[in-house]
Amino acid sequence: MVGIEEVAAYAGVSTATVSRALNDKPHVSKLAREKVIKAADDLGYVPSSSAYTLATGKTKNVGVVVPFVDRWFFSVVLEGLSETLNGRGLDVSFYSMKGGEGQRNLVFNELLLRKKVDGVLTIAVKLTEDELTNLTNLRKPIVGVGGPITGARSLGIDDEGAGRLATQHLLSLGHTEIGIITGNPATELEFHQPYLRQTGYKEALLDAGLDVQRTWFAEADFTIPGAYHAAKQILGDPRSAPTAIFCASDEMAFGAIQAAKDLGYSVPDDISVIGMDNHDLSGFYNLTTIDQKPREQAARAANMLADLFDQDLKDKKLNVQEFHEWPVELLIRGSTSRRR
Amino acid sequence: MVGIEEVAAYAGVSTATVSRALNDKPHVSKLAREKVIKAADDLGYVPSSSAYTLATGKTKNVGVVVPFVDRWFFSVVLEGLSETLNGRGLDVSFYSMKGGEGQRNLVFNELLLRKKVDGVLTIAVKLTEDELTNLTNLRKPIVGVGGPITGARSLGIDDEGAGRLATQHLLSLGHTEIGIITGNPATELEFHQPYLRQTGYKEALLDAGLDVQRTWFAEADFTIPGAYHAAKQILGDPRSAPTAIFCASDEMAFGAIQAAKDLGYSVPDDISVIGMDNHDLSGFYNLTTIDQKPREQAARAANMLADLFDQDLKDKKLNVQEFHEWPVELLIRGSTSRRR
DNA sequence: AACATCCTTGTAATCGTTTACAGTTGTTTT
DNA sequence: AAAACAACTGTAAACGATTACAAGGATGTT
Repeated sequence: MVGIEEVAAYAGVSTATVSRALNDKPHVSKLAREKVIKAADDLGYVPSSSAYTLATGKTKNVGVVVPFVDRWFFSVVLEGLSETLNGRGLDVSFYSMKGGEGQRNLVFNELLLRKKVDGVLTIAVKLTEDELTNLTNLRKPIVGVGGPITGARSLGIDDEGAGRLATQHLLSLGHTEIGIITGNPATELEFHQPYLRQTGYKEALLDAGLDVQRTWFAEADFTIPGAYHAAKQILGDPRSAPTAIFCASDEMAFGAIQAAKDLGYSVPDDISVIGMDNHDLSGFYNLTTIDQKPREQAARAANMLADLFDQDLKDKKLNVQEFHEWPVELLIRGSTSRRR
Repeated sequence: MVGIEEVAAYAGVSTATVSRALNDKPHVSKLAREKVIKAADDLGYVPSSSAYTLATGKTKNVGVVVPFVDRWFFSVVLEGLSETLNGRGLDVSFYSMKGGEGQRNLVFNELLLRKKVDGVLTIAVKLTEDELTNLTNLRKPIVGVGGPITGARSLGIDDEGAGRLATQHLLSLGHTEIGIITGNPATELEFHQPYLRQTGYKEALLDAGLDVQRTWFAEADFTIPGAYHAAKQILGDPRSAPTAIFCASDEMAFGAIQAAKDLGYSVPDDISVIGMDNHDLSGFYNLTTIDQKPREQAARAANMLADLFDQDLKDKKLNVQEFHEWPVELLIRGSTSRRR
């Protein structure tokens, strides 16, 4: 296996010059630089990243932590992070916590601490205090996407505001009996999205002088089937069925639309449905929704973290709490209409 | 930052003993081992993986290459790989080729060659000859999931057989006019699944003495909307509509079912639909399908690769072509029934 | 021509582990 | 009691880069 010594010998210079030439450092003559590049090329030299890391302390790796990846939002964000990071010369170490508490401990208390990453990006994960201090002690910057993180930089939308906006859209169409299908705050992720979106919904109703009815509440698990059953429950009783439903995710909205149709309702003529996410399929299903632009959020978060690497944080505090609110966009399609 | 020297000093032994004790190597007395473990614990020692890698040549990292991750099969396999690998003490470096040819080159000609991984797992990617030899020259074993790889170990189902099985199921129910919706062989992935599944379909029809009609062929892009339009095309003309459709993926089957319903057909009374994958949602949609157990495939592939690391491959050939066929299971649900 | 300055280059220490080898200690055999 | 052997332990040489420091060479100034 050819190392820096071989390149140096082949080019007729020292290893120091090789290193400088190959890393675009100054203090190398044009001639030497060319000789080195040719030598490296001829010999098919590939630097050893572990030696680089040992010498510099930088891994050029970032850990990306995901609760799971088989849901639209997460996979899109993961892809966005990966693309941006690769573009900036960084590799992605992928950690899923699908396995539950045990897996989570493994990831945070072992894998991430093994000095293999320069920093950590989390998607919709709320860090415990221990997890945060452990990483901070190792001088690893953290950036979160998908909601605020106490004690670190993060990025996300205003979930409460988004819930309010969705509800206000329905109100503006004349609906007064509005149901909501949201996640289960107890089990769902480790964030407060379900709760916050629901809070926004309630606020909008109260602001409009409406009473919040218990029967129009349903908790699902952010899946199509979950929302399908929840929607049937809400819409099934003709005496109390609302005329509009706000679903805390597009996938749940798909389930709700299906349920409405199966009950003989027409969407949007009888029932208006608004979702949240702008899922790849929501155009196809003609779903009114709120776009939170996960690809852009991911790019921004990745760049934020990469920028931290470039800065000199020697004396500054490493992980400061700092939430960057991402603007959302209401996307009116055909699943909502004026109340008949 | 505390290193092995500090631990050695604290425990009153040499660094060699610390290393041996912490890595469960023999030739360490019980007493010494205990002292070292306590010292490491007291000091919060975390070994430097780059130093480990430099000394041993092992990274304990595997690169996982995916064409994209926002499709069910890929995300499930990724999760399965990650879980198994983490369980065996290996980290996952994630590389997506979503960005197209440029990104692919970046991944295969730069990122993967940087000596950051001990081996590579690919999901439904067909390697070029160059990509394979480059990796083999660096002594990186490769295992592929989702179809055969020329020149390396791989794992997957018999796509042709699966296509035949699906079609035979429809034939056995008395259907003789059977359509197919498959991927576009030219653009779709870099595998032959669409082509192979279609071949199996044709064989089954010919074996049954039936003629293959051009009108019952449609190519979609493995998405719900794509299959929806394709199915409308096939089913739209009442003079020539088939009574059953085989879709090369469950997601396409969902689209086809939707199209059938929108055209006023009932599934399965008027039209039988069979898919392929056993998608998380196919139970909900009551879809007859073929399960290829991606989680299990992933676990097997990950273990195959990890086993290679444990073996001594010094003189043996590193990447040998070796396809492990994974059995499929026909899952009869409610979307297929006897021809009326 | 002597000197200062700047640019280029090389030498060698450094990063933090693993492990070959040699040395020490203690136990068993003769 | 000496010899042979086993089990443990330590010393120091890798691994392959980066980079502080020293040194050399070319150029310009006086």
